[in-house]
Amino acid sequence: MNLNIAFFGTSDRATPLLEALNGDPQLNLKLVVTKTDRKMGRHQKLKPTQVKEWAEKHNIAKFELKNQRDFQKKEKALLRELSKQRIDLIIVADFGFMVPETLIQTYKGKIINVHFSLLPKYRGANPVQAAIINGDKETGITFILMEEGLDSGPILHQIKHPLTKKETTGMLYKELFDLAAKRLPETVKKYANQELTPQQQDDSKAEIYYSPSHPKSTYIYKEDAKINWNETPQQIEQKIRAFNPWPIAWTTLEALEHNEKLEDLALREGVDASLRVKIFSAEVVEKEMAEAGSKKSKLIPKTIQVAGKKKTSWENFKNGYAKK
RNA sequence: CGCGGGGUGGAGGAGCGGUACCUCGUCAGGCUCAUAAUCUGAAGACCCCGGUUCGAAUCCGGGCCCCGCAA
Repeated sequence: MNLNIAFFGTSDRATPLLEALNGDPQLNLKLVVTKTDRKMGRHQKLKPTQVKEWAEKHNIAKFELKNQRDFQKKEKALLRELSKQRIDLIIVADFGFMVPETLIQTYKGKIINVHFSLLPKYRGANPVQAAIINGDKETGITFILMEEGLDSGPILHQIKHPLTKKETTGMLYKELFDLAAKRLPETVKKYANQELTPQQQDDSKAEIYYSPSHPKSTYIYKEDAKINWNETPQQIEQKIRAFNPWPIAWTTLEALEHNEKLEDLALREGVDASLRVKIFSAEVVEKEMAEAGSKKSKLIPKTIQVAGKKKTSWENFKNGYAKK
């Protein structure tokens, strides 16, 4: 058996998958489809995605897309390229684009989507974040066949992964990508040998986590990372982990002052209370209340960063900013 | 050259033309059965190079580094 494979992906964490595909003697990675270079970073420099860099380094043909509209426009060209390369199977992982209909239909049953949740739970673009935000005990990976609906295709293989309630999105993505890379080649080959029977998803159990700021979208937005102090310390802490490494949960200095959810803090005079503060990590602590013997949970930040300053610990931050 | 903020003792911050201050830490000593508690004392700093000035951490020019927005 010898299969020609195309990989659709944009995530910088996708290299383990590329390595796994490329390293299997029965699989020929022939084409990589990814995003065009983007203006990135502090000086708006044009930078290629890591998927593209990897493809160039390994001398594998690449096909670049600027945005969704560009994808529609180039769909025919891509179809030609796919047939020219005699692609048997397409692997899609953390792609960031909706695959156009014609392509899905043309390659029906030949597109495998690597999705980072236990489908039908958390369909959409933010499955990893959603599992952390909801404080789930486990999540995982699902290999599905792509069809028109949003992550709704039949399941080929599913792998569970326990959660420790400590992981950030960045850490969990890495773990899941590594896990996916380990299982991807054999899953692909088994499917090609018809050893796997696709199982329909139970649509009645489907869950989708929508962006609070954009209720029709499953992407994460910067606004979502603004801390809502009406939530419980646990919820806030889960979001802090979910929004790391991007966009990073944030609030303002004035929101920290005399905040019920935190230990009491008064800012020293002269500091600009409107400055933004990023909270990279925090923990929830149960505190005995003075009387009554009741307990109340408090959020204790651990690593924070005031706009324009360096990342620092909560203790150091208090030494500099709190009134004594 | 996308917009903006900043580099002050070991850490985090004030000061923004004229004796360098605060919180934490460190060291010595006191008080303690004892201490991460408390008291007294001490060491230790203005990123680099030029310029303006009687005088610069503070103003100007250049360099290196860090960060927020934006993606």
